[in-house]
Amino acid sequence: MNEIAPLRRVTIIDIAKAAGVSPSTVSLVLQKNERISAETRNRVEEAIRKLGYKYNRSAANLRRQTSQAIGLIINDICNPFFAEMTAGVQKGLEGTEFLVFLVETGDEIERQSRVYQSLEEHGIGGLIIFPASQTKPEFLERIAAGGTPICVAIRRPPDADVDYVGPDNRLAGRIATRHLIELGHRRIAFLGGEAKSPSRIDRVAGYQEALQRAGNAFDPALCVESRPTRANAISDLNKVLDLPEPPTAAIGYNDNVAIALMHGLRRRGLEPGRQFAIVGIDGTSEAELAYPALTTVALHAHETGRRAAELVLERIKAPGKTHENVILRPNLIVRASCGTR
Amino acid sequence: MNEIAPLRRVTIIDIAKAAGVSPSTVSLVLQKNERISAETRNRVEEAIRKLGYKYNRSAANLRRQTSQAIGLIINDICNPFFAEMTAGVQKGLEGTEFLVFLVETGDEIERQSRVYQSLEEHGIGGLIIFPASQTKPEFLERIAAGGTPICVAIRRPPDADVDYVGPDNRLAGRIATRHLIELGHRRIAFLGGEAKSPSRIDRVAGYQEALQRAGNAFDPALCVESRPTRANAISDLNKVLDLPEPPTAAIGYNDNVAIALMHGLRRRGLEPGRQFAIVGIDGTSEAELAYPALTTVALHAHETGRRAAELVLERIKAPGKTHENVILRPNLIVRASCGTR
DNA sequence: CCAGATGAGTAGAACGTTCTACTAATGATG
DNA sequence: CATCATTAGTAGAACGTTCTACTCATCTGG
Repeated sequence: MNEIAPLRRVTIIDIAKAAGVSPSTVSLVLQKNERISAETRNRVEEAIRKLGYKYNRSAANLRRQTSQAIGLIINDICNPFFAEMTAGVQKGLEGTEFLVFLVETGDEIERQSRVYQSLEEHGIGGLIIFPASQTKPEFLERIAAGGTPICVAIRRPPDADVDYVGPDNRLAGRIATRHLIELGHRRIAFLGGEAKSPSRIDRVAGYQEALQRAGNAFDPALCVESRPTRANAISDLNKVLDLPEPPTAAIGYNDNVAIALMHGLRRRGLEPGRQFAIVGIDGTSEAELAYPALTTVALHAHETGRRAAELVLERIKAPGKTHENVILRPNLIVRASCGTR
Repeated sequence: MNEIAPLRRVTIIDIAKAAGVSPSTVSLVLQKNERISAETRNRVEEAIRKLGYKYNRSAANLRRQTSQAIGLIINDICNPFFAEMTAGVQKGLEGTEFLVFLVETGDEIERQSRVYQSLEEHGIGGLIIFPASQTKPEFLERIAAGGTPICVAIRRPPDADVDYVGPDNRLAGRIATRHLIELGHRRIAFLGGEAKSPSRIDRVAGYQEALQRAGNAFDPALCVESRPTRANAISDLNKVLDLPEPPTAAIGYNDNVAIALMHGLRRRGLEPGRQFAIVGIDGTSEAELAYPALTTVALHAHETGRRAAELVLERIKAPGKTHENVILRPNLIVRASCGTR
């Protein structure tokens, strides 16, 4: 109640004095070392409570040459996929003493090195990174070589030897396509995403694969690339709808694109889910709010974050262990955007 | 290229040796102190580059009794409003050496004290907090009294004397209501949000105010409260639609509720934007993706974060300055959910 | 009764900075 | 030429922990 704010921070030494022991003993108590008798432990804990002691983790970190902070580098927190992944990271860290330093790159590589530098200065015990677009594998490997436990997420560096967790994009493409084929569609477009983006390459590969398996020819005219913005999605859609033989269904590169496609359809007087089928890829909760509710392939953003956190934690414990490669299996969430049958 | 990873971290002392100066001098160079001659400065900077020195901010923080980390306590990062606010905080911190420790409370008060404790242990130079539901003003005041620069966001503590930035909820309610009145609606519902939530109280007050100014009677039956979930929104809607004299328009407590209301309308065979008008409150980007695109009152989440960061930064510089109270003026974004006229 | 093992705790040097109070050298002033 | 400023840099004690290598007791077995 009426505690007086101490002028000087209360330290382990104050506790030691109050409890009549040495600072070393207090430290051992804090670490729950069992070498200390129950009696002394109680005395120390009593003093801790009484003096309102607060553990100074940065002093400990300095001494131990570690840090109980995890750096989390992502593209953009406003993107629901990354927001969910971030929540997953927090979940994976729950119950530990780790806290996350969140930084955004805006997918700019120079900004990425700046923020990484800043993380290093602040001191991090581990790093989870969604690498910005043109990130060189060496950048990631140098971090790992420098001794920082690192886990790369979502964007697989071509062959950097680091822990990784991400989705099976090819399978995601296949699942989306197969679903549409099973619904009876023959002309299926794949819209949005940049041609050079590895995840798009994989998704498109899966799309082609599913087409092929169904004995369905791949038509390059139905596969159009663009930066995944709303406006681009709509113009991509118009492109394929103006074809002599237009598609009856489309896969959006991601949920955002897919939702924009539904808007674009309506502008052309086509009702999504009735006259045209749309499926997205991502599976963030925004897909559920769309109208019609978006059928999508879930990439498990939350789980990705959770696993990434676990991998980093494991590597902090055992820096020498062999690198893990966690590929999350996507799965289809059927809602209303391909019709209800 | 072929740098050898140093076994021991390279410190200010190594630099001092390499440059033939004292550690103090190196420190002064790092701080850009002008007492050091250009010549020595160059020698030191040369050595820094050569040895690949990395500044250890936690050692500095320990010595200086500060921290260059800002704690950011929010409810849930997956909520687009908080995601945008978080991005705003990052924006406000840009160009400084501060990094943000992001933590979520899930709106649980015990979790809030746990994470705050953890932030304290890790060491923070300032705190931005969206207080969990039942937070007592004393909790916030105690933090401020403890010397931590704090800025409260969105949820105004009844009368805690701390920096604050948040929206004018009453005005938001008034704006939404006035818009509907101007469109000719007379029976307007206010749906969702918990009765005891201060922001709902204010929004409803604004709603009543606008009604009154228009000479329009307030009908308690049209104002229904519930936890702002999708399912609740829909059942709230059904409640008012089943009234003998049903409304022709509704204000959702927030965008999420409003979007759910549109789904609910369609289940009743009513087309939002044509047979019934909906307006939301929040103005996050998800409102734009909804169909029909949601007319909403923007509460400026990004700006809130940015201003909060600025306030904290200012208070770090001048701990004694008088507390600021920044109230952001909401504004209407007209889209399609109230019809296009 | 002694050697050694075990138990409970401590001294004190780190960790990498910063910062106050110094010093030594040079320059200006009367 | 003594005195005082100014300039450019330094010594060394902090900051709050941790952890290795001790020190005493007390216990155990032969």
